Amino acid sequence: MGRWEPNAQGRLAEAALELFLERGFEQTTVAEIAERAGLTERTFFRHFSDKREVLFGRGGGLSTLMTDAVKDAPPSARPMDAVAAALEATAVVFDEARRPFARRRQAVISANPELQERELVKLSSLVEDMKAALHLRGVKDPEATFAAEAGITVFRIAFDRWVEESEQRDLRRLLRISLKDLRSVLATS
Amino acid sequence: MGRWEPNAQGRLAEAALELFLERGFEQTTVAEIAERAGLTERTFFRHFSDKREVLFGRGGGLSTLMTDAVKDAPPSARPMDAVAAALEATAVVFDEARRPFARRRQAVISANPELQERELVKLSSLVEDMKAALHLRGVKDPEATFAAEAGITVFRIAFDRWVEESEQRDLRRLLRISLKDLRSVLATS
DNA sequence: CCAGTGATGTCAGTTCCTGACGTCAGTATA
DNA sequence: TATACTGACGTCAGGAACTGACATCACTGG
Repeated sequence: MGRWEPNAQGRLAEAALELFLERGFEQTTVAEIAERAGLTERTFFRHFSDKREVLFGRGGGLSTLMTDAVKDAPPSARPMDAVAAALEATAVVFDEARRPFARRRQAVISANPELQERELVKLSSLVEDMKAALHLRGVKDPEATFAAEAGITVFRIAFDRWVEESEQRDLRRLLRISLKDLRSVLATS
Repeated sequence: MGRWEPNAQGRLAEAALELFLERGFEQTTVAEIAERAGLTERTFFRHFSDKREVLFGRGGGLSTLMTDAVKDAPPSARPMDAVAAALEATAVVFDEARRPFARRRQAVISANPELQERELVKLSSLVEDMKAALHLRGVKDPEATFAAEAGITVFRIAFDRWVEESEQRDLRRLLRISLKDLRSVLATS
């Protein structure tokens, strides 16, 4: 047995989510989160750069998933095809089992503007990563920029629907529908 | 002559922009901004909800401009045509004379993640307003959502280019090019 | 002339976040 | 085995962003 209980970061994240659901984000102090996790406030800030970040720490994997899919798309694929592949790749992670957790998390975020702010930043950095992946395929700007932007827009809207829908609905399905909707709105008659 | 110097809010905004350019956003305290404007820290927070907001206070007009244009678009206009009209409407405000100010402001924002965060929020609320304006035209979701999202994406990218371009280039022109580019990326072969 | 209003000032307090430093089990190395 | 090193955590002090409560006092309407 080590000197401390294992998985400090996970305990902090779990304690935070619980408290945010119980009394709200602003009504929860970092000291309280740390206390519930059996740690101190200072240690919290060693694991998370700020109070909001405790809800977003796991977000890094999504970027890898998407950029890998872009990289692995066949050379013949046009930019938006590669982006579509990236979207499909995310659907693997967000399966039905994941939904309850996603729902709890989104409930906290939608209840607080500061957290929505941080979510926008995360999505924006997904755009940057996707753009970079497209550049590696030889796609130039502004094509890469718009393809990446369009892709993340589709992801965001499909994901929102996936989280809130009461009926069970595959994320992959929602992604395809959303991409089709976006294309349709932008189609020149 | 009034009891106080007039235009406290404007003095605070100007003092803030100056100081942010001189030493950076983080290296500037609210107390320093207030002092340069001849006021106190407490008064700063009466005019701006937080330190970042001092750079974004003037953003409200843009929303009105866009939503009015959506409202006034001919009934025959399809959703994306109404959005295009909204984009054109913004170009009136950002003329060549406005560019130096916009450039100073963007310089401060691009140098600081916290400020970029706030800018994303402002753009996101523009999306919401545009979406609402489209709903008033009878456009349903998800069409309204995607049209609004696409419109703000185009605005953001065209605006960025307008700010950074060295050559003089009309914002209206850049908006049209960007919309065309987005359409082209999303076109089904 | 006088009560009311509103923009500002003053003061005290909470919370977020940071830097400096101490502690101590586990681990590597001589 | 002795000794130094490392890494995760704790302790303490403090800066800066905000907030609530209350005071001030030129101006304004009656």
